[in-house]
Amino acid sequence: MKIHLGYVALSLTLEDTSYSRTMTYTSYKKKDAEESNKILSEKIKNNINGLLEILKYNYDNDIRFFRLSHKVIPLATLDEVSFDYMSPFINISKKIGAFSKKYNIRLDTHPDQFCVLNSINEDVVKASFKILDFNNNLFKLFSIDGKMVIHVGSSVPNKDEAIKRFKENFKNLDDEIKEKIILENDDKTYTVLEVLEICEELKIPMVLDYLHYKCNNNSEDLVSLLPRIFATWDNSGFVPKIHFSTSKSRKEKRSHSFYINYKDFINFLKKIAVVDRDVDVMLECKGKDEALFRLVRQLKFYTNIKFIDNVNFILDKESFT
DNA sequence: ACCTGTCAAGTCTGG
DNA sequence: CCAGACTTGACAGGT
Repeated sequence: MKIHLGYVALSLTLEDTSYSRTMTYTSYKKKDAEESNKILSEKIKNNINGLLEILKYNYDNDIRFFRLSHKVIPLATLDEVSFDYMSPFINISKKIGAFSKKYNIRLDTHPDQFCVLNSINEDVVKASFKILDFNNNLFKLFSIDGKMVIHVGSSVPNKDEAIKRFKENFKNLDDEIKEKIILENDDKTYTVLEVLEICEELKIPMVLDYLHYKCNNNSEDLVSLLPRIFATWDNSGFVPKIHFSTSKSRKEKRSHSFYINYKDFINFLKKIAVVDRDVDVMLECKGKDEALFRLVRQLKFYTNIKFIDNVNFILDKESFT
């Protein structure tokens, strides 16, 4: 089975090539709309060019899997700010899609905590629709074929009712958006099995988050659930995606550490190796690409894993002998 | 040049 | 019922 490694949002190596230079609403308000829009537009252009730089850097290092930060376009989902974030940027944005298509780079997004599709507050649900619409527009703008990861969300007043709300609201989304949503188990509320059952019913691919599984489970046996989790990706056109991270410390279990603990990672690989199937693994840690490269060095030193290139590898029977 | 509080937004817990 | 935690990178404003 082939494993591709990816990382999240920004490169520590290219520290000056940020593509998430933002503009706060507070500063937007301080000037008149015309001037603010001009500043905003400049930032967006710089961000899109910066994003292309990072994708090139990733490709140069054999990294073919990356999470886009939605901060590439600031203020896009705020009702108080209205501007066309698509057509002025189409020309430079097309390069993103052309590049990732040419080199087979997988790009995903992850709407943040404010996207709560099953909130009891109708305004929050409305805002969540807008956030999902924006993420869909990002894919369109860059002409890339990607997915957006979200969580089930709220558990008010109890999980049963909250899951019911999730399903109802999901059904009201545009088909185009439904096809792009993938669902992840979280670290406090919804466990692997609970998310899996929703995914199976609604035919949504499931993202397994390994650290969240360790923080939040009902003693579910992960290995026995893996075939079902991976099966949710059948017919999606993508290989299953997994999030992997390491706790910062025993006390701060849910916080991400700077580096990946390679022993944890090897244990995890042994678990997923049981299901012989290609997987893309996204590393979530503060060390970003630096942590990815360090993990690769450790895998090369401590295992017999066969690397296809600088970063990606084949997992088989001989990997750990 | 560097440091600290703030940022548009939600949910949950605990006092 | 409300304040604070959660969590995150970058801005904004002060020294």
